[in-house]
Amino acid sequence: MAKVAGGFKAQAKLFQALSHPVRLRILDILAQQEACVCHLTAILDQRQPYVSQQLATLREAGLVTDRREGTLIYYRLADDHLARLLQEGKNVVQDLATKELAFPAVPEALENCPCPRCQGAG
Amino acid sequence: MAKVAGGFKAQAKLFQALSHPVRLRILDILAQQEACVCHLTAILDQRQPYVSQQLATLREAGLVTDRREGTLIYYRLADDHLARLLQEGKNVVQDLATKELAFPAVPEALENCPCPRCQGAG
DNA sequence: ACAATATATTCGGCTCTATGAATATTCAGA
DNA sequence: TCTGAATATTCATAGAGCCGAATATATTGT
Repeated sequence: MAKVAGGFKAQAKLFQALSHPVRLRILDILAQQEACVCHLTAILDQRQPYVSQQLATLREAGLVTDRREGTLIYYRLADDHLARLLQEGKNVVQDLATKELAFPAVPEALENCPCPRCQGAG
Repeated sequence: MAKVAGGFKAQAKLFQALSHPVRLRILDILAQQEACVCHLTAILDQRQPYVSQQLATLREAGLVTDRREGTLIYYRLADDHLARLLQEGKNVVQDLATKELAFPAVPEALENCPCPRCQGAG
């Protein structure tokens, strides 16, 4: 008794991986552009190991994939539906909120990020 | 340092409320039809206090609203976007899974549910 | 007022998650 | 091979969530 169908368990794990503000911010950035760890670290203004921890969680959940280029590692969303899911999440949250909520835009280039995109070496 | 915008925190709380298989099953049922606690208890084959606990979590997250009719209490989804969010969740999960996942249909009437819909008293 | 039914809440232990700190790995260049 | 830079992992602890058990509340009928 009290069995729960596999689909709901998988869905629960998905939402579990999404139930963290920093991870959501990371996915929000990746929904707009592929980004390396140093880039994410700079945008989020967090310690690098902390960002890597959150990326590991997302990777293990299958939500992001990574690609190495020299010493940099670029992350991107693993699934096309994911961006739509995140957008619907924003919609629901805005519906339920009484006041307008902030979802800051992704900055173009960052001084404190060493990747070529930010340092204009490409 | 390390500030996180309010929108992402709210979104994280939303996904947190969704990160549980039983709660997802409840919402899946409510996405198709309003249902009383006894009905949900019968479908889920769980103890009633347990179901009420999960409903309380959903209520506090603002995802469901309730309506009393005599001694029965009917629950429904609080937001229209929510059903779409759940559907996108299913899509993502199916994408990521290697095998087909099960999302059981909602039964019509239940013998072991005392509500008028199941006992045909309406 | 009492009993019965439907639903909600509280409490406690156990497990899981979050995150700071420290350390390890991988790669490029000299 | 050594060094430095970028990234990943491990560990420990505090805090949050899960859920069984017991109990409380609300409504209806007698």
